[in-house]
Amino acid sequence: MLDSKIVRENPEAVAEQLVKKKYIFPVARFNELEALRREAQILSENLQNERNTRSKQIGKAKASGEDIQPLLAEVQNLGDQLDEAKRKLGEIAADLDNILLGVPNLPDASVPVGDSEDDNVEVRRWGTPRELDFGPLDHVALGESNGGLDFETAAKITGSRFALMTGKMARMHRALIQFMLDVQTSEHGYTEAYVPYMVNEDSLKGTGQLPKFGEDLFKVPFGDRQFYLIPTAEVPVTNIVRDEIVDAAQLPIKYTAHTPCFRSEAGASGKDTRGMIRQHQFEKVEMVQIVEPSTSWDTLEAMTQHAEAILQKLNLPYRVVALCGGDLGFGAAKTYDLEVWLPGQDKFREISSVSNMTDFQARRLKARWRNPETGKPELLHTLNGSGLAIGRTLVAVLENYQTADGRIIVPEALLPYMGGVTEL
RNA sequence: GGAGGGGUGGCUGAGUGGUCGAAAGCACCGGUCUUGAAAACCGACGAGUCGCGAGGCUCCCAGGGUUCGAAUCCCUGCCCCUCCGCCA
Repeated sequence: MLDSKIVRENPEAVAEQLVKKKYIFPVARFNELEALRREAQILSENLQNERNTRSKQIGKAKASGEDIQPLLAEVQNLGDQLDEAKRKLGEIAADLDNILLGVPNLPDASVPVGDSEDDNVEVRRWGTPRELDFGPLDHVALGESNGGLDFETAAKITGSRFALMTGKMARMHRALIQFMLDVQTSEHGYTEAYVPYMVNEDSLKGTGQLPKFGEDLFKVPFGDRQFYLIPTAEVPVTNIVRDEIVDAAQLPIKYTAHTPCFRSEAGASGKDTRGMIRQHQFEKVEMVQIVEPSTSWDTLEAMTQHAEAILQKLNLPYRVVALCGGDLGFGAAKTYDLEVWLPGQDKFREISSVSNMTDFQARRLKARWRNPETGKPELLHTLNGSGLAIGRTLVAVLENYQTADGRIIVPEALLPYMGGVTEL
């Protein structure tokens, strides 16, 4: 959520910045509602003030043994007037809230202009794709010939967009998780977290998935309530600081967590239907940092490098791109994507996304720190990034480490986790 | 699943339906003292929001209700604790 004060003071400027993000902010509607709100709020608060004053008078009169009947008569209609004023204000406030909850974060000035992923800007490249003197297979074909990766059986068990892994394949999948967690905790200073895989509505509102993107989530009815399967560990981990005022000495807070992620992929029918690129259920090692605002931009760069470190250790060629405004997520002020080279597809594919959400989530979460300089609670900045997506990393390993005769060589960095297995 | 007890400021913890946004303690902050620190003492000290301002409004888990007036009474929900039962 944006700062309503800033929006109120200069709605045109806000609207202009949001153009970059392909979002049309309803300035006229907002101004109109804002004027109504102001009027209704002043009326309502004046009535409340009057009620409070009168009630105190009655209290005093009663204490000194006076007759309070005349006083009671005076306040007779006040209650109804107040109810009506509050009802009106509530309606207007709800409308305003609806608008504000649906407004995306403002993009940073450094975010490239553009409509789609085609307009993203490459920042740097690392590694050189291997020269494969044979026609490289994609991971689906490799999984089939090699065994261990089976989409058909998964479809029988559940449906499309699920995967079944067995044997060495499953082991390497697990090895990737362990490897990534170890790197992030022991080399980059993150604290490992185990979190719930189902969350409540408040948590999803806090990180911005609700109210706008409910159709992307799997819902789990529970009694007369509803839980949701997490679409990313960002949700439970970032919500650790919801409604908290953290001590300056505790910052930065750095968590990494491995979780499954569940996405309905509602808007993606027909996209990436082959293989493990886009699944309803996938594993991810996530990094989350909660920082004081002045450091969040440096943190974004550092976290991007924390994700890059994984690819470098696995010796997988990749590039870093800065997302353009049109491709930027709802809550992000700026995002770097890591795209890994996939020989089987002959292109770079997204494998990690690292974002600075600035105070956008913090405002929704009421996540604050006590600034020693002011002594006041102030909003934190939140960042998150994949470090990395496991399924897609497995795909990258399969395709980059394949041999002419269809074997997969286990990357050196994974050997300690493979229990003696050196190839698939 | 059954029976009880609770949810109050950063933390602990008082609170009779009426100057209670809330005692007290701790922590934090400022000061005195000190070469410096500690201790002691003094002072300040919840959050949000509206208003140009004076100042107002809201918040004692959440949502309803009773009342002129609710932290306090009633209902519902959520969460925590204790005991019993069941259980990976």
